[in-house]
Amino acid sequence: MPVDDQDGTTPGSAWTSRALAELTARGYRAGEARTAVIELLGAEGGCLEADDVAARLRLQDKRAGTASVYRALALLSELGLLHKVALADGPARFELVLPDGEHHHHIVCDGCGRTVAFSDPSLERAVHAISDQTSFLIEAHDITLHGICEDCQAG
Amino acid sequence: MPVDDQDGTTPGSAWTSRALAELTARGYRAGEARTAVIELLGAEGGCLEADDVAARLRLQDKRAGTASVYRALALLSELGLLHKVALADGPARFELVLPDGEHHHHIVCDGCGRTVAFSDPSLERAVHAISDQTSFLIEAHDITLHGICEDCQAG
DNA sequence: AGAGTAAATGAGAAGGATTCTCATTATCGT
DNA sequence: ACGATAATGAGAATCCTTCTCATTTACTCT
Repeated sequence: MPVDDQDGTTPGSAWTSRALAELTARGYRAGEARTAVIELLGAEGGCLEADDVAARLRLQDKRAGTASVYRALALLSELGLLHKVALADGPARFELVLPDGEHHHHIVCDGCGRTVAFSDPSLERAVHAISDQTSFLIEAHDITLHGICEDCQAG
Repeated sequence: MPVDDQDGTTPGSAWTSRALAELTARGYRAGEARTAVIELLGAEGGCLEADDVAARLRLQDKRAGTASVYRALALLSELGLLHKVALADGPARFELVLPDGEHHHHIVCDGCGRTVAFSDPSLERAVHAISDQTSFLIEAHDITLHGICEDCQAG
């Protein structure tokens, strides 16, 4: 089991606790499907499609209807606990939103569809500078780079 | 009729000519539906959904089957004449790719769904800096900011 | 100009992802 | 424990997009 900090918890398990607490605080109930989704996401660390979530829960014999999975993901996104990432093709994926604000973006290979994450402070600074210039109240940003990965360049 | 430069053409009509020429040069035929899509996009200046394109062609009595519209849009994107923009919700939209490389990104209001365009040189610089650091051959990037527009902040 | 060939088209079916409906079940405050 | 009501899940429905395939069309070569 991966250990990432001093008290033996992973960022994911911390996220799970925080998400459950947040829902309770807001008056939502800890239903079986919703709780299962939250625990799974914390354990997996995010970057899952709705279908992945449903499939993995089925493997654990935690039946959770498709609708409930989608509902849970939508609610968590709405509350700012998840970030929905919609790439040009295929289903949306969901990333954990961590309290330290750490987040990343994606580079997608248009050849094979492989996705890798990256983060870049100067890119973040540029985005924040724009936030200050617009009349919109900017709350989030999606950045996806498209290109050809090393393997596809070779082949 | 809007006039944007010295010879009385719009960027859109220039795009139309370029697109038609490019297709011919690559051995594609100027079929009726494809040509109609290209002319419409040039006239409208982009930022259309597949369905918008189909609907507007219908208004002009230029029948073009749904499949042909999608095929035309996909081909133009593949050839680098259009840029497909997939936002988190709803259908993809298509922007003209202009030869001077000018392009913009979008801010979406999560309240009302309204979208506005912006462009920012320092953001572009940051993206290009990343391109130099990765093993991917970066060919494009999508950037979407999410926030609340002035109207929705007030209401 | 006319014929031949392969590309382009369009109607409709199919597909995939997501949302909706609504009867049933489970949660939480009292 | 009880009751109000939120959450659930099966399946239908919806939306966007792609596929299939018979027909039409555009371009090339005489």
